[in-house]
Parts: sequence; C-alpha cells; structure tokens
Amino acid sequence: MINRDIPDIIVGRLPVYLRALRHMQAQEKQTTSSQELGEWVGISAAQIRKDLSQFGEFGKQGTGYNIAFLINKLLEILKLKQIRDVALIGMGDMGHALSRYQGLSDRGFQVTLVFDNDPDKIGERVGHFVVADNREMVNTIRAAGVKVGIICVPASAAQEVANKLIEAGVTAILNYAPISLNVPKGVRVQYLDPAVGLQRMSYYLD
Amino acid sequence: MINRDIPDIIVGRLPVYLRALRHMQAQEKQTTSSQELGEWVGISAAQIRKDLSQFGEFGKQGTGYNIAFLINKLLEILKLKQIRDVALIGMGDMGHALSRYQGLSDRGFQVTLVFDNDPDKIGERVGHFVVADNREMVNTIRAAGVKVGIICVPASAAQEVANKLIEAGVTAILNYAPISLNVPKGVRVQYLDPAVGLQRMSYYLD
DNA sequence: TAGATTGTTAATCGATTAACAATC
DNA sequence: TAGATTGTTAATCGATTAACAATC
Repeated sequence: MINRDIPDIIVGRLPVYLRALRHMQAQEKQTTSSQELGEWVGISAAQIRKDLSQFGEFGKQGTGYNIAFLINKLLEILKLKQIRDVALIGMGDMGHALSRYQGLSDRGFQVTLVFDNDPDKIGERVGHFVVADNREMVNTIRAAGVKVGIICVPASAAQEVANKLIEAGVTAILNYAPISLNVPKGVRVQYLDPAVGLQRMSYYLD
Repeated sequence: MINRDIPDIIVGRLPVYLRALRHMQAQEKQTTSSQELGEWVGISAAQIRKDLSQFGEFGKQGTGYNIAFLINKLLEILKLKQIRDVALIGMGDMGHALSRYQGLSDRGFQVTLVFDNDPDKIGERVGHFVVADNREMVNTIRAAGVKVGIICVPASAAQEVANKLIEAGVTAILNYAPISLNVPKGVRVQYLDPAVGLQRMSYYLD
C-alpha cells in the first residue's frame, strides 16, 4: 500500500514509535514485534500494525520488525534524513534552555537562528550563534530558507511573532507561548504550554 | 446534564477554552459565543457547545456565554480553584526555566519542591526553595502530600524518577524527558517532548 | 417582535479493535 | 513442521458535524 492521504493522528504517533525503537536499538535489540512495541508506548499492537501498514510492509510474519530497518523507514517517512535548521524567537529562560537542548539536534533539528527584541540580549552569544534583533527576523529567516520556528516569547507577543515567521516562509511552528495562534492553511502549529497539560490532569485529581 | 463519564479528549480541550476566555477577559469583553470562541481556538462552534453541555447549561440563547461566569465554571470543573503544589525533578536548563516560569503559578500550579542528584546543585537556592537530594524525594513528597510532578531529567533516568514519584503518591506527571513512561492505571502522564512535535510537523515539509 | 444563539438530537464521519488467513 | 506474527478486513466504537426547536 502506498501513501494516499494519511490521517494526521497516525503521523503524530510515528515519532513516538521512532523514539521507542531508538531506545530498543540502544539496548542492542535487533527485532521487535507490534506487541512488544505497543506495550512500550502504551498503544495496541493492532493499531501499530495498522499505522505502519499505511506506509508499506515493513515486518515479517513470525519474526516481527527489524529495528534498524524500521527506524530507517520512519526517518524516510518523516523526512528526517536531513538536519533541519530552526529559528528560535525569544531568549528568555525557556528559549535559552531550548537553544542548548541536545535533544533537538540529536533528532533532526538544529537551532541556527535566534532572535529577541531586548537590546540587552541582542548581540549575546548563544552556542555558536549570536542573538539577532527581532526586526531582522523576516529577512534573515527568508534568506536562510528556514521553514521551522520555535516561539518562546510571552503570550502578548506571540501572534505578532507568528505572523512574521509566516511572512518569512516558516510553515511549522512549535509554540511555547500560552495562546492559540491564528495561522493560515498550510502552516502547522504544535502547542507545548505546560499549564494546559497540568490543568488537563487536574480534572482527575481530588 | 450532569457529569457522567466525560471523554478525556473533551477534558483536554477545556484548558484551551479557559486560556482563550482569560484572554478575552483581559480585553474587557463581557460575553462571547461558541462561534467566536471557536474561531479563536480553531474548533467548531458545535463542538464547543457540545463539550460545554457535558457539564451544564452555561449559555443563554441569543446572547451566548458570560465570560467571567464561564471561566468560573471551567475552574470548578478542572478543580483549579486552588493552588496545587508541584514537585520538579531535574534542575538542568529546562528544570531551571520551568521552576521560574510565571505561567505555571499564574494558572494554578506552584513549584514548591525541587530535586536533583547532582551534588553541585543540591543545596542551591531556586526561588524561595532549595534544591534537595533525589534520595529525599519519596519521603518529602509523600509528607507534603504533593500529587503533581514534573520530570526534567534525561531519558535514561526518567522511568526511575517516575517510579519514585508514583511511590510517593504522585498521580499526575508532566514529562519533559524524551521517553514513554510506564505507569500504573490511575496515574496520568502528559508528554512535552519538543522533538516529537517537530518530527510530526516534519512529515508535511518538503 | 425579530434576530441571535443556545443545547440537543440524529446523521455522518473517522478511528480503533478483533479476528484470521497468509506466511516467515 | 509448529509456532509466531504480520497485514488486512470487517465490526465496533467513539467523536464530530449539521440541523433545528427552544428561548433569550
């Protein structure tokens, strides 16, 4: 079966499978089954087989999936066989932490441009890079062809920053600001507001 | 209609509605409609009405929802009319940033206990608190009755930390570590691995 | 009153699960 | 071969949407 139009909810599970497979690989495991992978990530075996079958036949009856092979397929599917440059806006505590976070560059994303609007921060070195002025954002990002942005500014500034990113050609935004962003079709946003996660779980507490 | 057994997917949208309503309130708006709120958060008006109707009749035909009233109802439903203490484990860059993040304490959660296993960090002051030794985690959390934990340690240590949190009575975990956690029924986990969000969006890039 | 918008029902749509023939 | 596990189909389950009477 080849790729027709894959539901986004399936696409969303692939990075989770990938993460688990890498973990198994680090433990020198060679193969796994939908059963085992499912237990690891908390998803039914049937669903994992169904999800993967959207993209091809990656397993073998009787033995399961070769881990290295499946990782490679997932990297292809998710277009992760390249490092992507990322622009990060807002060098507060969170922006700082993310720009230094090894977990991004390990997994396909490298923060190469960082911006802030605070004159005290502009010019500061971060990693190999220097904090640039927000006013240069659109031109610099467009010139660099960067398609991925991370918003770490306060809620009050987030929509305006998003608008500029989109103007600059960014089509994938990771949003740490606690606000829903209005974006045109074709632009994707992933929200990582910690308070939303906590408030959601709060419902189940006493 | 009173609360029977609400699907988690609905519970998960309530904090997003709440966040948008607060934003409207900050702009001095008095009332809103399912239509308007839906446009703001990117969800259909019908769905918002259906979601809210699970918990009561909060609107008025012809005029919509009183914002202050609806906020108050959502706070009640989500059990957010109290400040909850939170334990944070792992004082690396991310843990540091989170422990100082105003956006948590503004919205019902206060980091009051912080732990690390690095002798250089133990004893360090963070906010009004002092970084404690991981080995004290279970006893301290249990004694304080804290039910919410945030994991900011590397993937290699996260499951062990989760086990300790659960042993100490925590039932809601916000997990920044890039790994799926194995937890017993009754314990909830929200995942905030930034790479998963980016990899998911990567599928739609060239 | 006329217009607007709710809460709810029924219809639609989509996602998950169960089951099993195929086959390694 | 016998046992295990895939990929896929059909059945089930759940979530979303459309539509509208009720009513502010």
